[in-house]
Amino acid sequence: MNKFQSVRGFNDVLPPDTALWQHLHAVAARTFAAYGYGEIRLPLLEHTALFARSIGEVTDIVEKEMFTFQDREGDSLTLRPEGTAGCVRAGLEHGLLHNQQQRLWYAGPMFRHERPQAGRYRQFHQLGVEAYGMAGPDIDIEVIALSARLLRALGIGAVRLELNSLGSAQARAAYRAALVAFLERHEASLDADSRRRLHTNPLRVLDSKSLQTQEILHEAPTMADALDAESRAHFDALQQGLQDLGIDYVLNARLVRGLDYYGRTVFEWVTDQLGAQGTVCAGGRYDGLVEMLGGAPTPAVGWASGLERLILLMKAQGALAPDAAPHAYVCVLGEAAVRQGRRLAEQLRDALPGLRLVLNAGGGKLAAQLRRADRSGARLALILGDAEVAAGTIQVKSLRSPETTESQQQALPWAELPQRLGGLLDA
RNA sequence: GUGGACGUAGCUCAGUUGGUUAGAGUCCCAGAUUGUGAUUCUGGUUGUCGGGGGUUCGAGUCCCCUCGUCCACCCCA
Repeated sequence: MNKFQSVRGFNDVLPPDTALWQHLHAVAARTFAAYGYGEIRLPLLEHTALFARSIGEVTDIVEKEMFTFQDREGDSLTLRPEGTAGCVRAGLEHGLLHNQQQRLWYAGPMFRHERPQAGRYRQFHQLGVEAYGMAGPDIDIEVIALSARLLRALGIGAVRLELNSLGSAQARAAYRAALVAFLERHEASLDADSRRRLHTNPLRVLDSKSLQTQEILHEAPTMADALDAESRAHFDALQQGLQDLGIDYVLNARLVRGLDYYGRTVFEWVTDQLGAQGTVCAGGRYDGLVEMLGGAPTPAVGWASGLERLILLMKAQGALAPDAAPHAYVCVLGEAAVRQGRRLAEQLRDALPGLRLVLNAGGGKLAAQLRRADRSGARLALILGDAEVAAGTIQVKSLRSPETTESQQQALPWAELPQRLGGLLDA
């Protein structure tokens, strides 16, 4: 075993998988562009107070999951546990949110000190969108439609959209009080976690997994009944819009987000193919956050998606990345062929942008080189020996089929190589 | 943070109530094949048995600690 190992929960991504990650990023960038969202790149490190203020002082993330440390000047800094806080901070800092609309997206690593599990790591990656300055339900519909299109473009199925409205801040406060009053009457029968949350984050009791607690909750006041008229209308219009677009959803009155800044619309894309970590994309409206961080009151909606979970789902559902195997593999035999092959390979790469060409290195007999060529996934082997160098030709041999014989091999003058290989690029 | 399962070759795994020098398959390398990939055959490389400590004449095997992975809780994307 290695003397050194990676930090717990911080993972490497290796070549077969990196192709899938690149595919994911490419599809996402295309999808965001299709809705006019611009990419924003944000630092990984922020002042600790930003997260404490925006996510909520008493949330689990802030209380026990952040990578927080003091820098050399004694400032308390934190590796970002999510993207929204930094996005709002940057928007305010650069005047992006000053009385205007913005459509932004970001992608990158986030950090939370949780116990690792499949689909949950200490460094994980999210991509997300944030839309600012639009108060109506049409932008909620847009970001959800965008998420639906992204999942579809990635070939991901078997996910369901769950939807809820948390209402206005006032309505939520009133509901919260009613819920606490109800739960206190049943406090003795609640599970231990729910009793603790009753006084810290009572809305989270709603999605407790304790059967007994769920039993009690049947009688509890519901958020839907507590919705204020304006939020009700907003929520109705949102549902109408989703129906117009043919986006299926299920209402989930128990859906509560773990970050304090959400209000009104909240939603999650959920799968049951990833065990306990089934949320693949989640978000909602956070109209109060910009003001809380010192800006003018600014409506905002957004969501974030966990890339590791998307990758896991894509693999589980047999999604394939575009073929990244080389088009051709150059076998070289002898000193003169090695030198000539090197020159030819560079010339071909000049002539054919997009060509994936591997040049054999480290020697080996022809049989060994052909075996490497075959394992590389290349479609053609280009064989160059002293005889070919003298004649100014190269042997072109088809790979990837055991019954191929020498008859499917031809000598080609060097000058005709670009044309021959060019045919592979189109296919 | 809590509870549980598991860590033996690059990969998948076997290894008896504790007993010689730790195995198989695969992969990789070489040869049979004079310059042509599959299959087959032959030979070869690969391990601090996750790490540390203890019990014992003797530990991959038993005990303790520790690190890691996975599952559930918790949390969340």
